[in-house]
Amino acid sequence: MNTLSSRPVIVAKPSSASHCIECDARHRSVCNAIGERDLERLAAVANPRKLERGQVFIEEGRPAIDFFNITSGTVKLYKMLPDGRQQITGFAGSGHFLGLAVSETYAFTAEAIEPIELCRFSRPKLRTLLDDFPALEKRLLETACNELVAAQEQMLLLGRKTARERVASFLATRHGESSACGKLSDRISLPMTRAEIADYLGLTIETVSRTLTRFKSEGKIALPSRDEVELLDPHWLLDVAAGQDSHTASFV
Amino acid sequence: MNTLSSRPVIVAKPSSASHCIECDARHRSVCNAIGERDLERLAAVANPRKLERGQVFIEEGRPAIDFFNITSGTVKLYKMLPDGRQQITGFAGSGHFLGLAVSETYAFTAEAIEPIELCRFSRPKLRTLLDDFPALEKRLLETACNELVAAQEQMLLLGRKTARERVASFLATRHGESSACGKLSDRISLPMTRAEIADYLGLTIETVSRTLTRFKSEGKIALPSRDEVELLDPHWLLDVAAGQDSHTASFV
DNA sequence: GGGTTTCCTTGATTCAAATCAAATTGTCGT
DNA sequence: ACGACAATTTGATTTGAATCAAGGAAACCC
Repeated sequence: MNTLSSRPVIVAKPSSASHCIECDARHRSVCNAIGERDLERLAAVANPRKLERGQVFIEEGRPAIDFFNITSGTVKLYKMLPDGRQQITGFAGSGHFLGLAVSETYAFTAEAIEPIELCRFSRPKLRTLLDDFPALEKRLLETACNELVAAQEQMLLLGRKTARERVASFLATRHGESSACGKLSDRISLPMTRAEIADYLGLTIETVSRTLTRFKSEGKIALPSRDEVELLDPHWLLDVAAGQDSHTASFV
Repeated sequence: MNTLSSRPVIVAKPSSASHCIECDARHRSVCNAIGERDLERLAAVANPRKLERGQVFIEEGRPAIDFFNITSGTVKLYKMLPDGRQQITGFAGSGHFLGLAVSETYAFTAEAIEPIELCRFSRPKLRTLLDDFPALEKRLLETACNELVAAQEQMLLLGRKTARERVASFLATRHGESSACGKLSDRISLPMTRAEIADYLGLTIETVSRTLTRFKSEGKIALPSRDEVELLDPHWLLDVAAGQDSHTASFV
């Protein structure tokens, strides 16, 4: 739980016009609201960095002074209760924009779950950028709406789905997202640990593990390695995720 | 579960410049982004209506063609699973803006839980309005961010809090919101049924009822009527809501 | 104003997932 | 290749909330 201040981060190559042009994340990020001609302006205020697993760059309750755009790797966003109970509210990958807050303080903590790269924007500089590129603000509103829809879906999961349905939903969503990003494979990667999956789904490590094992023994998935899952029956998984299981273990 | 089409709604007084000026909800709604001089323009595209308890005006999965602004009363927003399990993702009161969606279809259902008044905006008309009043778009982004923060808080509740903590959080939040709206009383009103509270907190009716009874027998609240709660110890309630209960029933 | 319906409360019992407790596997540094 | 540690799986037991099952209290409607 080391913050930026407690451990110096490795700063990537100094700000240059090229890093925005070459940025892997640009095509799926809000940055694509800015035309190629103006990328220099974006690059001038973007502050690229690299972080390792475990590094915290947004901390719940701290003053919200910076905004971030993940350009590679995955981070987890979470909230905690004083006794240590944790709820991961989402995972954010390449292209994701973070830190948007009306309030003066961050509402959640953000931590790298694998080595990542990100761009930092200071509040006043982003403000200027938003004023100069109204399209950027529209894109931000769009992404906020999409996140709201995802949050509602997650509330349904946390409030009303069984452990089985939660794990199926998780796999199905991961599958959907990765295939939206081009990969048409039925093999999905899980950069997060079982503990992180559990904290995301409102379950315990044991329940997540048992449920995956169960899916495997039912022949619905394969677990070739710790961080990979192969979906042997994606359609069945979608049904379970939607709460339409032909009852826990059907008698076919 | 009657939709707008299935039962005709009572249309309020015809669109006139005055209804926006006199609107109770204006000071807390996104509409306050529009100056008093331009209210006529707003009134021209706003379509006021009255709805009764139980009427659905946004339905999950249906084409997202309209936007709504609640001007009086309370609505519930929910998602459902095919077998009838329901998760209420939020309650929206006067001033709340609804229906914002990037997608072509609504992601949730909205239903009046008491007689309400609202303003309807068609998608193209709202688009024009947004283009003419950039401040409106900024306000929408702000409210979306606030809702995102609330959604994350609710995920923490649904994923990690006990029944006791959930009910305490619900009462504490209601109290906080009503006092933000002026009322400094420790008496809060609950326009929703126990079933709706349960569907909001991811619990059953029985658990909500038992928990409230328990708080009452512990001397922390009073239940003067079915839809009113008096907080006798607001500070204690906040502690329980935050997960810092001095253990379920302390031995004082 | 009496009967019906709906909502709420209370009690007994069950159950899904949590907790407690090892055993196993995988990873990393040396 | 070898320990040491961390992550995961698996098993036994407990438990908080769900479910099942009545009662009671408002609100609603002829």
